[in-house]
Amino acid sequence: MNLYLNIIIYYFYRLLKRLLKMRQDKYFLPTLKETPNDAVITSHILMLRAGLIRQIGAGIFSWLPVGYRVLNKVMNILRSELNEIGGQEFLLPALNPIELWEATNRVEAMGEVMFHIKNRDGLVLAPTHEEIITFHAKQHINSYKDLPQIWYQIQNKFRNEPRPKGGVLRGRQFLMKDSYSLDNCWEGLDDSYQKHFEAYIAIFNSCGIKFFVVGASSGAMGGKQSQEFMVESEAGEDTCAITDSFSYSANVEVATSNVSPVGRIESNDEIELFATPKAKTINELVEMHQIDINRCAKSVVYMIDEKPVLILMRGNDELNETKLSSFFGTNNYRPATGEELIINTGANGGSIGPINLKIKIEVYADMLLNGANGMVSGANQDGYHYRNIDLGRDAEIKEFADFRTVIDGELDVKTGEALRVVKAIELGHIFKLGTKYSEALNAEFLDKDGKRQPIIMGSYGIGVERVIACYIEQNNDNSGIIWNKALTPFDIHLIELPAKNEPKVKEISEKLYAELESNGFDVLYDDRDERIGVKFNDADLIGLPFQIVVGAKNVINNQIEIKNRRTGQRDLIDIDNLLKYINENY
RNA sequence: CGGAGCUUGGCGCAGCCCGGUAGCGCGUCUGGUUUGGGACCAGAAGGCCACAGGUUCGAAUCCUGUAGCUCCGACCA
Repeated sequence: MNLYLNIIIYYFYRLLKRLLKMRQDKYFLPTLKETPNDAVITSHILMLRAGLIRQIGAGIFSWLPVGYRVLNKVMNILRSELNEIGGQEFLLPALNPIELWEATNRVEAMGEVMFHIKNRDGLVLAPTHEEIITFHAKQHINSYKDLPQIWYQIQNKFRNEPRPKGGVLRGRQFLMKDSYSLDNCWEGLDDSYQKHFEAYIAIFNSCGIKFFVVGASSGAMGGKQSQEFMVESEAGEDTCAITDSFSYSANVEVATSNVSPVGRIESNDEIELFATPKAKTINELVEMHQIDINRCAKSVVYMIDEKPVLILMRGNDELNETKLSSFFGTNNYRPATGEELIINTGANGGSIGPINLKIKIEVYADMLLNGANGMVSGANQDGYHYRNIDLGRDAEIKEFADFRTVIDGELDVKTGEALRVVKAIELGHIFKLGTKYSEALNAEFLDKDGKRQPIIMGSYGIGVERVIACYIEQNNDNSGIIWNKALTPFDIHLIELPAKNEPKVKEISEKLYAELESNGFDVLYDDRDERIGVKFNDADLIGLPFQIVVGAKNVINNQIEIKNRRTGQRDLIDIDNLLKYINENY
């Protein structure tokens, strides 16, 4: 009997303690009436104003209690979906021995991005965790029977970004959910990759974020396949080409569109030199000499691994450096300097072309120019151009490839839908790594035939803070944030209006607070001694799904008002119907 | 790393050009009046004007340097 009593007292005490906690009078929730001077983008402004975060330095943030509650919600969604695909959660150290990074050559590859510890040689702050994961795999994965594995963690990453921006969108310290798949065959990798693909879709859907997936350039990470989960936003740093139905979506780094090749014209006259003394740009050339812009080929000289290469493009097209980089398989590229132009071609910018080059440098051309004739291009002699060029006949083109950047309004190759070129925030990235790290660190297993094989790996990341920033970018109005059930820091904002002459207001508020909490709702109870304007504006700014307003006007009729933050709708209901109402409408 | 701007009580800003050791709004504290959409009255606390050096009788203000922050660009597994 005594025991039961103790248990009852214990739970009562626990509930009481909990009820004391989320009273706004003492809850640390500093809201700002004015827009902080440093914030530019909506999500950053609202996160500061609604008391989610505070900035410590460029790209360094503290998460305040309300913000941390949201962060925890996101992390729990991540955990739940990753556990669903068999993920096992780790916590790996941010402090890493540099040897591991030297083994994979990434000290150099990361360069300035990696933080180095100054007063302790040999330690760095990890910007990602492929090395550590591979280290553990090497230690303990010995047999094909140990595979597959999916290992993940949610942990702080450190990157010395040259330019942090957009608040939490690009930080120097940030939370990342990073997972890694370990497989004993390539089909296994495909499977692990697909599992992550589906988990990511489930995660972003659960969070209520509108997103799209693009194929991405695998860059210098040495992988096979890679996709990015993107959110359209003016604050984004990536540029993507998408159709409205998302039937097509790609990073402009790889995007293509339905543009007809330049093709051939009937007359096929001999190549002819002509003077163009004042035409320095394609537009001037077109204007001064009445040339069809589609018949102009512009030449761009790049130094690829310090070797000059001439790229021929349609006059009005723009070269895409990422396509260039992946075509040549190097990150070491740059436009040639003015001096290098003269040395290699014999002319200054504006008069360069594929024919009559001073030094025989390699010439590549965009696919659209394949087979074209009747073209105009620089003559590698200042102030002169050639006309009637037949690229097949007159120029030596080593290879035709896709080098151009797609333009807003062009059509999708497959569906013919119009492409929009939009800015986007990268929320997640999934990546088939292959064996780059397992080979470098000798993480091998014995296959069925007893042969040593490198583990086949994938890596998968989600920027946790970005999830919140993206959500807010998509869910706000002039008054503040609009939370959904999945991410909201509290379910209900219980607002007790000032009422000196009506003790029932306080009484009912307390009663509802206890009742809602004991029914499993997280309640933020605004028991502050503030004017209603302050309370309502703060509530809208913080943006919990429901505001329950307890005021003298209505409690005397045993009623309260409920405001739906998203729709703005207010309902007057009987106090006794509150739980029913919430359960039906939440 | 290139370009632009900023740094003055907790927050948002004025003062700087034309030197004379700081002011406004919000917030905070005390008392009072108010209370269904950021109240009002009275009083108060709080700043060596980013830092260092220089010019000057005297510097928030002029000059030089440094740092931090923001934006644009470059960069971004």
